[in-house]
Amino acid sequence: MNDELRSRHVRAEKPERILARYMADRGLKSTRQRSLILETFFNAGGHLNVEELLAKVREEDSRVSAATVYRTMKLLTESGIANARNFGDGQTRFEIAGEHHDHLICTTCGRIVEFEDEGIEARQAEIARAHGFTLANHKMELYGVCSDCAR
Amino acid sequence: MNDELRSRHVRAEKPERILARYMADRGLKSTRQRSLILETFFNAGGHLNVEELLAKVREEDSRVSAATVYRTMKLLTESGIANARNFGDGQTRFEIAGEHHDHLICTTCGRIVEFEDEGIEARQAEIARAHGFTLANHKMELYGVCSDCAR
DNA sequence: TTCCTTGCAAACACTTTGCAAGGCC
DNA sequence: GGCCTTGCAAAGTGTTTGCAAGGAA
Repeated sequence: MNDELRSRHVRAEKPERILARYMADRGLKSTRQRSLILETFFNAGGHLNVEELLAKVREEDSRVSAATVYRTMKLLTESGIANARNFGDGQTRFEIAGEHHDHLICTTCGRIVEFEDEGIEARQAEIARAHGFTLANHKMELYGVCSDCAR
Repeated sequence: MNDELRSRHVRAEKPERILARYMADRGLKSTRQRSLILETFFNAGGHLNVEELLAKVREEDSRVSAATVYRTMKLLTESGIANARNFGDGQTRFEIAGEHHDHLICTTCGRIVEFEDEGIEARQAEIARAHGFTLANHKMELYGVCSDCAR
């Protein structure tokens, strides 16, 4: 038994390999920019919008354009490596697929706390089944005021 | 005991009255357009984006502008009569506040099924409390393929 | 009569796309 | 070398805002 089996969501392959195969399958190419964006995204642990991701990417290579970040994140989303999310602020944020978790968001300071609850996930699956749906994924966000802001 | 107590979420006042008081409190005025938009929104049962709402409003008064619909929905949201939601399609949808429910969305045909689950709601409250949050509201969306599309 | 509201069009913010130059295989 | 990818700038979304004319109180 290897280490990867310990995580709740087993990741069979490294993202670089998933992306490489995805691209190879359709004649797409691996480039410096794409690798840099992928690496930057993972190093940050996801949860970035394009503006933030672009800023970090430009610390390494200041000539990368926003269009390339948009195009690359679209690629990562299509290949199943990232998920696009959007909270209410009009910007798309990306998270690492397979590390899905739900969010508790402070409406005062904007702090985001991540959590997972197996009980809820199980119930979601039941609900979907009861309505004849084959569940693919879900989003859950709880909005409230955190303890710091409540003072 | 009156009829209103039968619904799970008690609505203390009619939306028109809430809006009237909200506007009166800050010197805003009741207009033909605002009343029409409010009425159209409720008749449709919420779940509309601006484009759809505008189309319905224009069936009654073709001279109403999109800007007015945006401004009015902002008013309804601020006054607590409506909630803004956004699913992944880049457009804001509005729902009737107090009729909150969660959604099951077919990723193939776009069908939206509403549901409510007390078990999940209770668990959400516990999770928020465990993290020191005072929960105000939540969003939950389950994405999958409905039985019709699965065929 | 006083402000608030409206419709229009221009402005906006985020994202996508067309194109010519550059780069991977 | 062929074709994909890039950066740039322009075009597209959905939404917001400034302004002069119109309307509620």
